[in-house]
Amino acid sequence: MTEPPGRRERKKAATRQKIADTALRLFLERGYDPVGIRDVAAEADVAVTTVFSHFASKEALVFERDQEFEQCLTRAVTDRQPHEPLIPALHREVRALVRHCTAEGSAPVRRMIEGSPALREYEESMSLRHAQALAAALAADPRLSRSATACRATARFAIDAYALACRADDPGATVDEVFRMIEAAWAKLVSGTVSTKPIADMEGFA
Amino acid sequence: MTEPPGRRERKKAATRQKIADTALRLFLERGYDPVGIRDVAAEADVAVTTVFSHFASKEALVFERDQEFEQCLTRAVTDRQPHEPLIPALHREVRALVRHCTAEGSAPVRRMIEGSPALREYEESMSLRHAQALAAALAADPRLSRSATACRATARFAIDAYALACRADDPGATVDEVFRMIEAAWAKLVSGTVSTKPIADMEGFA
DNA sequence: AACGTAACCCTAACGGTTAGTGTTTTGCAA
DNA sequence: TTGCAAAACACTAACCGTTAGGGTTACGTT
Repeated sequence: MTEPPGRRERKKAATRQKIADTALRLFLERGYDPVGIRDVAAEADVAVTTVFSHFASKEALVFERDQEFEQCLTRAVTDRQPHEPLIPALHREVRALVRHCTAEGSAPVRRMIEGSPALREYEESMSLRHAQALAAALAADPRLSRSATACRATARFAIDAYALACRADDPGATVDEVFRMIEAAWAKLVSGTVSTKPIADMEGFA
Repeated sequence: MTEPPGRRERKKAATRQKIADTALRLFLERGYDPVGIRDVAAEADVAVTTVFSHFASKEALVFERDQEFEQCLTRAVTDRQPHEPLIPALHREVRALVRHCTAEGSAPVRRMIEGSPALREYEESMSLRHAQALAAALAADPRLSRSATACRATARFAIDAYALACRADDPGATVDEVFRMIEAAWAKLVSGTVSTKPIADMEGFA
């Protein structure tokens, strides 16, 4: 899966990584705003246009693992055990993602993000995409019979839990507390008032 | 409250309004991206720097009523009847705000927002601020005894309800459905299990 | 070996945003 | 009324992220 399929793609990946590493290093050394794209390109020894062929924007240089994050989240739903209820699986994955984000080495990066309005804004818009992807995964799961609205709301709530926990004093406790709320919200709609599909529901029969 | 307190402030407000009106008109006529700040300034007969002295960014020209929105939200919490429960009051206000946003004349504006990534991103970052203001209002209410985490989560959930409903096919039904979930989530924590700080300590939330 | 193309480079520009500086208008008091 | 400080505004020039245009190199394939 992560094997070298060819020199060209390996070189491309190497260039991308070099740019990302260089950018993060410069950002942490001198701050996000003071470092320009032209600085990053020069230090990584590539052209400015090359930077933008690998990353959609300056902010994207900081959130390099964006897609990975989204995949973790959706896979936690689609790849869970056949009869495992949704919320605990989601809870576990979000807890893991929060731990990863609040780990030892991540502190300076978080501080940098919180210190830059542009980065905070970008992170918010990423959250929206993640919530949409998660909502799609929920809506596509045949084991769940909730309305599209319930899926979208739950997806957003889960992302909220992640965002709140990343900034909280006690990330672990925050995730747990918010997911207790999400559990209640999700359970609320289990037996009716769903004006659409009346299909069976495996929830709680694990 | 909205009376003329002086000529200077009236003129300033007039300039601001003229800029906002001109901008919105041009955006709707020719589209958001094709119209530049220099176009807006020229058409409103002011200097570019004047535009930016009234509005923090090009996107802010579209969301002129930002602060009003936030005040409506927080006031729905702080100014509700002495013994009225929180969630119904919040529910009612969000429903009203959604109606306002999905009203007849607002359709072209919404279409414009959805059509521009920059505007969507900006709207998301506004949501973050609104959620923080609402969370602060919840945490400051002596009638509620929930943890800071519960307040922050509930605030985000309410904003989620608004955002989802604005884009939904049936805005009214969406608000009601999501608030049924929020009610359950809020009730869940009513009688204890608050392992951390009781009420105070909202530092860092302007 | 030869070809198509992906990755890369360079230059120049566009558009949002800001700094610096100067001018007019307004509110307030002497 | 007059004088003055501050606010509001104007103008120029620039900064910086981002993209278009047009070329060059190096890889994969045949």
